[in-house]
Amino acid sequence: MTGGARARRREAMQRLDEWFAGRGWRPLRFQKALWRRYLAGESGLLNTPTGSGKTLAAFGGPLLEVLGAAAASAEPGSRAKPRRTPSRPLAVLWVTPLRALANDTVRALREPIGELGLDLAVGMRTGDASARDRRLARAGKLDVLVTTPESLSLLLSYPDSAGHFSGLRCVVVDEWHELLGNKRGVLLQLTLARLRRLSPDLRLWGLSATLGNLDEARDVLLPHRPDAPIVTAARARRVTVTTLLPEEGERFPWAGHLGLSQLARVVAAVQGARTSLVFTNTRSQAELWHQALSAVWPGRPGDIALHHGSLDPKLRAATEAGLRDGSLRCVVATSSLDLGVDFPEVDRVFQVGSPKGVARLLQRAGRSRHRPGEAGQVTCVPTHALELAEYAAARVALAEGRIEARRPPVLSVDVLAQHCVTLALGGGFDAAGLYREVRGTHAFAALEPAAWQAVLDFIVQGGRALENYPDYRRVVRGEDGIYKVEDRRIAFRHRLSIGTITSDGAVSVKFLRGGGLGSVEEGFIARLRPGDHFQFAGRTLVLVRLESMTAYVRLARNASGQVPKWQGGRMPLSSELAHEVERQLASPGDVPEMRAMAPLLRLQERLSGLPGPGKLLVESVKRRDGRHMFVYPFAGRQTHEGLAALLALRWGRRTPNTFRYAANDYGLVLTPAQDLEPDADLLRELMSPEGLRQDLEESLNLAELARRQFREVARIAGLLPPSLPGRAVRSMRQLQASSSLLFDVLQRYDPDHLLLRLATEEVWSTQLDVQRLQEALADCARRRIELHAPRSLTPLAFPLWAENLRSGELSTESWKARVQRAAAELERRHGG
DNA sequence: GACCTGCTGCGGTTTG
Repeated sequence: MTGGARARRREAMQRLDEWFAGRGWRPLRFQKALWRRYLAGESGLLNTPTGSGKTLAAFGGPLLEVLGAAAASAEPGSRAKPRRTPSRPLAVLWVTPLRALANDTVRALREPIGELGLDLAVGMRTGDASARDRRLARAGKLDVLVTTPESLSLLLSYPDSAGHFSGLRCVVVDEWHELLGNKRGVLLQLTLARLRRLSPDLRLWGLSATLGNLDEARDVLLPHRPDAPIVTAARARRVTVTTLLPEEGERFPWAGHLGLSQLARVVAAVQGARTSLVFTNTRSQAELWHQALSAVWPGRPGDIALHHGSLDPKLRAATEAGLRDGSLRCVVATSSLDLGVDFPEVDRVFQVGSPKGVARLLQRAGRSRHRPGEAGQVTCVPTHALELAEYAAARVALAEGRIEARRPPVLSVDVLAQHCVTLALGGGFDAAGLYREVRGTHAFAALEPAAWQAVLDFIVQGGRALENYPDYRRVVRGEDGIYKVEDRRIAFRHRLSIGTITSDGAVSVKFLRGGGLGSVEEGFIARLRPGDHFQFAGRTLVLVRLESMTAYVRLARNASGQVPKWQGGRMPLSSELAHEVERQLASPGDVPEMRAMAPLLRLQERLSGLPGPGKLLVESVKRRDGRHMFVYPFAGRQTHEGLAALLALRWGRRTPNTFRYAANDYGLVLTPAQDLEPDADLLRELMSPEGLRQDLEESLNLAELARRQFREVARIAGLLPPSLPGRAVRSMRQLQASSSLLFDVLQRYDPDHLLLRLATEEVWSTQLDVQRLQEALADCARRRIELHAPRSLTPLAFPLWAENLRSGELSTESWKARVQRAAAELERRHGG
C-alpha cells in the first residue's frame, strides 16, 4: 500500500468513527477488525449472533471505501459528498433469505447511505419493493442493492445484467447458515460464481450464526478462497434455559405432544412478562395453543395473536407490527418467527415441546431480550415426561457449544439446469466456460463431463423421451456455440419458476367479503361440508362454499370445530441431542429436569433397565394385543424408521410373518403378528450392516418415494409448468398427475434420465439418510445387547406403543397365510 | 397408568 493510500484509509477510518460517534455508537472490536480485512481486499465469514451489530460490521467496509473516495476527491476539511453518476455501476449487493430482512436492512441503511449521496434500493417482488426500486434494480442504477437469492437469480436472467454487475465491489450474504444446507444455497453458490466471473475482484462476506461446521460453511461460500478468515464477534450472547417443572407428586403424561396440561402455568408466566413469544413445533399446535390461551386469558382479547406459515401475509404483518410496537402481550408462533426482524419488546420466550435441536433452541432463545448485553432466555414447556431429558440434554450441549452442523447439498442438477436456463436467457453462455465456472462452486466441484452434458441435453431437448415436445426444448445452441432462449413464452415461464422452494397447492381461506386468512390443505377442507365449523387463523369459521381452490367462510358465532393439520417436515431430533438424551438417562446430570425425572427413571429401571451409551437396550413385552419388541438406539426418528423396516424384512425372511412397526426419536418397536420371541443372537444377525442397501430397497417402497421426490426435482428443473399468475391455482391433484405421468414416461423410455437419478439419489441421501443408518448399525454392533422382558410397557416403550397404533406394516407372509390366520381368529372369537 | 405432530423460505408482465 502506498503512503497516499494508507493516509486515505486512515482518514476514511477516522471519518467512519466520526460518523458512528455522530449516532452515539462506538465501533466494536470485531467491527473494526472486519473493516480492516475488507480494506485489505479480503473475503471471509463473520460468525455472530443476530442483532450484534453485524449489519454495520458488514456494511462498514463498503462505507469506508465510499468515504475514502470522498476523502480523496474532497478539498481538505470539506465534507463533499460523492455524486451519483449514471455511469457508476452497482457497488454493493446484499443478499438475504427473507424479504422482511431485506426491507429491514434497507430501513437501517437508507439514512446513512442517503447522507452520502448514494442510492440504495431493495429489489424484489412486486408489492414489497416500490416500482422505483424495481426499475432502478433492473436498470442497474444503484450503488447498493438489497435482495433475495431468487431475485438475484432473476436479475441474471435479463440480458443487460452483466453490465450492471461488472463493477461490483462487495457482496454480503446475510444469514448464510440458513442457506448453506439447502438448495436455495446451491442456487446462490451458482449465482455467486457468475458474479465472481463478471467482477473478479469483488469481496464476499458471509454472515452466519454459530454452526457445528463453520469451516465448511466458509468453504462453501468461498470455494475460491481456501484460507479465508472467520471473524468471530468477541462474545457470544449468553442464553439461559429454564423448564416449567411438574409439581412434587404431579404425574406427567407419558406420551402426547400438545402440552395443554401446562396451560395454567404458561398463562401465569405470560402475565408476569411484558411480551412473550410461545413457540410450538407445528401449525395446528399453534392454533390450539392460541385458542386455549385466549380462552383463559384474563386481559384484553386482543392481547394474544397467532403467527405461522399458513396465515395470510397481511395477518402475519399485523402481528409483527404488534410485536414491534409492544401492543401485543403474547404471540403463539411456529418457526415463522424464528428469523426476521428483531422485537426488542419481547422479554420472554417459551418453547412448547421438544426443542428438536440445539441450534433451534438457541435461535428461539435469541428472540428474547434482544438488547445489547442482555442474556437470551427460553422457558421450556414439556408436553410429556421424556422431554425433560431433552431439555437437560439441550442445556448440556449448549454449554459445551455443541451446535448441529448443516450439510451442504452437492450435485443438485435440478438447480443447475434451472441456473443454465437463467443464463441462457440472460444473454446466453458458452458451454466450456460455464462448465469451468460451475465446477468452481462447492456444490458442483465433482460434476463429471458426462453429467454436465446431460444437463445441457436436458435444457436443449428435455431428454430422449421428451424431445418431441416443444415445451421441453427450452434452450437453443446457436451456430456460434452460444446457448440461448429464443422463445418469449419459455422466457416468461422460466422467470415465473425461478427458485428452489416448491410447495404444493393449497386451498386459500377467504371471507365472503374478500379478506384473506391464509391457506389449508386440500384434504382437510375436502372433508368438510358447507355449514361445518373449523378453527383457523385464531378464529372459529363456518365453511360457506368451496370454489376453485378457495374456501369462502364467515365467522362462527360460537362453538368450536376441528383444527386443520398440515403435512409438513418431519423434524427429527438431531443426533447431537438424541445421544445426549441417552447419556442423561444413563447417568442423570445434577439438573432440575433430571431430578424431576428421577421417579420415572426408577420405574424404568425397575421394570426393565436404563439405556446407556455402551449398551443397546431391548425390551420384549407380551401383551394381550401381541408381542412387541422395543429397541432403543437413540439415533433419531428417521434412522429408526429405516431400521424398523429393515429389521422387519430380515426377521420375516427367516420366519414368514407380518410386522407392524413404529419409530420415534429414541427407538423403534416391531410387533410380529405371530408371536416370536427375540433373542440377542437373532438381534445381532438382524442388525448386520451387510447388504443394507439391497435390503432397504426391498423393504421400502422406493419407487413410490422416488415418485414423490421427483415432483420436487422436476419443478426446480423446470419440467413442470408453474401456476400462471391470474389463473386459477392448479390443484395438488392435477400437479401430482402431470408429475406422475412424466415420471412414468421417463422411467419407461429414458430410465437413465438425470432427474430420475437425482430423485432416487435424494431419497437415499435425504429421506432415508442411508449414511446415518449405516452409522447407527455400526454403533449398535459395538454395543452389548441388554434384553429385558418387562411385564408391562415401560416409560420408554409407551410412546412407541401408542405410535404403533397408527403406523404401517410390512409383510413377508403370503396373502393366503394372512387370510387363513384372520379366519382362524374369527373362528376362535365367534366359535366355529 | 398412561395416548396418538410434523417448520420455514421465494417468484412476474408472454402469448393464446
